Amino acid sequence: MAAKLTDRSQKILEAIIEEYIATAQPVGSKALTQNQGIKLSPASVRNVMAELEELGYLVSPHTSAGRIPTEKGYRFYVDTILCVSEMDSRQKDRIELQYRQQGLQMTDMLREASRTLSSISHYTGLVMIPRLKATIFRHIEFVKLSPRLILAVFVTQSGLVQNKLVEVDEDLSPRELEKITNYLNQTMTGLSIQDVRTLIITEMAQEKALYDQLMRRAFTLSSAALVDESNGDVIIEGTSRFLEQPEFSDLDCMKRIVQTFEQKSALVELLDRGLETKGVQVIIGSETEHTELSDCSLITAAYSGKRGTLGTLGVIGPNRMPYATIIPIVDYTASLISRLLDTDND
Amino acid sequence: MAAKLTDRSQKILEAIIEEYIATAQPVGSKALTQNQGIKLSPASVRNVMAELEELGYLVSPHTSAGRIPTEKGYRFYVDTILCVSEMDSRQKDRIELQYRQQGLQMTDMLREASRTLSSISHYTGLVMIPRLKATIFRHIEFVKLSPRLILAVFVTQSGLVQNKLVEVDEDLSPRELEKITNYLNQTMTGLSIQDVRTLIITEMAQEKALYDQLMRRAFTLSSAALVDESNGDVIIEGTSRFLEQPEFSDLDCMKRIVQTFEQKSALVELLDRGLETKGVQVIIGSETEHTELSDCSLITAAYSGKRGTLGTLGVIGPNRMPYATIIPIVDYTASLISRLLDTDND
DNA sequence: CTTTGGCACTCAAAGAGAAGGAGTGCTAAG
DNA sequence: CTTAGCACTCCTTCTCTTTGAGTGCCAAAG
Repeated sequence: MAAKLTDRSQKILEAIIEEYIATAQPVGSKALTQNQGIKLSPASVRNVMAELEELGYLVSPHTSAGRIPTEKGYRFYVDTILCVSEMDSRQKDRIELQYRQQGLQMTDMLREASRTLSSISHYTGLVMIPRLKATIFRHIEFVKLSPRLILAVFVTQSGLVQNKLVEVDEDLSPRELEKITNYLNQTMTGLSIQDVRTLIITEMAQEKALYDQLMRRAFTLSSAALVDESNGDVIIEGTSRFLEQPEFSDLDCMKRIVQTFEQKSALVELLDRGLETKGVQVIIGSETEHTELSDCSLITAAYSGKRGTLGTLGVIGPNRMPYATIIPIVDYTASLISRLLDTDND
Repeated sequence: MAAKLTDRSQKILEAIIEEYIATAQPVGSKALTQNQGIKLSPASVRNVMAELEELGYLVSPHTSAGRIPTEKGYRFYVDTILCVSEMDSRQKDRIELQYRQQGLQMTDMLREASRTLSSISHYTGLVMIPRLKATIFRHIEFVKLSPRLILAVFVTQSGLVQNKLVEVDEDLSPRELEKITNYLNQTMTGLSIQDVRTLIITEMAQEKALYDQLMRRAFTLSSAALVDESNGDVIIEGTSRFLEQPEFSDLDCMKRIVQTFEQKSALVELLDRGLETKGVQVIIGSETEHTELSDCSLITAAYSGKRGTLGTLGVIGPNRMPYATIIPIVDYTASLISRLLDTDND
């Protein structure tokens, strides 16, 4: 799979892919020599194209059509040909402007991010809500709603607020609740939820917990409050953008994609992949490993809060996407969100 | 606009509409005499059909096609012909089952309702989140996140939890915050948010408030916490159902509809209409007063909590919808949700 | 050895009839 | 009032042809 393409072959491959991205039409040898800066005759170009097809970077839908890129073609283009330009500052400002008027609630900001990604890229925007366990504990509060029902409100360092109703067996007095609250906040502030969970388990196992009723209750309550039910949620904005793409004019194929979006699980999985990676990640076609999404590509990047990665965001569209313009958009949005999550809520 | 149709005309109109709902094909005179229980010759049926077309209940796409119902036809069908059957208890059980395993969080329940509406009706489910001002105050709690930043957590009688970050000018001590919390909870529990708002305004105007600093702070905080930003939110599930409908096979028309869904504002407005009405409401085609939705119909019903109407839910689909089966589904779901909201969270 | 013009070939897309058929309106007879 | 008969309309479907973009290959030029 080595990149043993001559300089000329790369130039031509690049030109074909960019032409195809722009027009969605198979690219012929003649069109290439006219439009792009290629100073060869159609016949020479044809030779190279035949060679590129041999190598699996191009296919032709039928003999008398031009060539279109294969997934391998896109992959090669993204990996070795494409050089991502910096975004000009006007566009940066335009993105940044979207968030200025916003309030502070994190979820609203992430929704706005998804919407902005979609409207600027003209594709569908995706933002993964942070997993609870990846976040840092900041504060917990219990509100007694009725004798047996307690509302636990839990705030993460990055400003995510999570509510959970907890049913309890025993009627806790306000005084007890307050003690529990104080105790938990002292013990846990600054730990990651992951750490908090392990802490609860180890403490509960200790003998002390058996005798100190208050402590036992505190841990029971908090462990109930910190259960992560969300299991990954994704904010999807701009599904209708898919309807604009000529490659999805087939209603059946379109329907399968929209259904996959509605279930979200596939998208969660794909966005999860970007959690470990630094920088922008591109997933092309069958690399998604979901047959319904085998004609879709994702461009994702991770965003982070005060400590470590919180989640990923990105754009999904057809394989034929203008990677050169979208990659910087996703990249910049991720860093912008990270910055905003860092400075807010101190 | 009086219903001056003969019995026979009604029967035939009914048969045509039901046939068209089932097949999505223009209905001809011959098909009618064969399939449905109509004991007339095609020629007689034709006479009646011509008459119904004259009156505006039917149109024919072209001379050699059958007839399809107009909006007026559907309206007449829904208003005077259709008699809604009770749902059989098996189907009721099936719906009810969806909610049994659920937890208590209201928003989750409403999302489940939307999903269930969609999956049972095979169209798109809509549920409007209750407007804050329509709900009853139950409890408020303030959590100090940093010197100037306070998280207000506010719970309604029906179990809706709302968080809001409030920036304050002065550093409040935990003691002060507690006092404020206690004072507000004593004063406001049981009032509607509407009432709370007027209460705040009148109290703030009184002289007493000018001197009692604590009180002034309490009202400032709570009024900031109770601002209703949501401005109506709708849970939409099953957008992909639209892609199954033959009438929306035109991609352009489809795109406009999905875009309208994404903006939500039109749907909010349509669902709002059902707030005042008792029972199931049907909005057909251009009655939506949105050109993008002029080929869509809605079936909506209001649901209520402990005191009065909270919101509406329903189903949206093409004009050609099986009203007879969907109306009971929407009706039953609304009453079920109302029941669940009544019994939960006491 | 590479590049290029020429040329025959392929094949999807678009257009033009032509045939088929479902459904209608009208008329006249039951 | 109902119904059979009939001419008429016009959409749909099919086939056939034409068109043209694009290819592959070959031989000549650089």
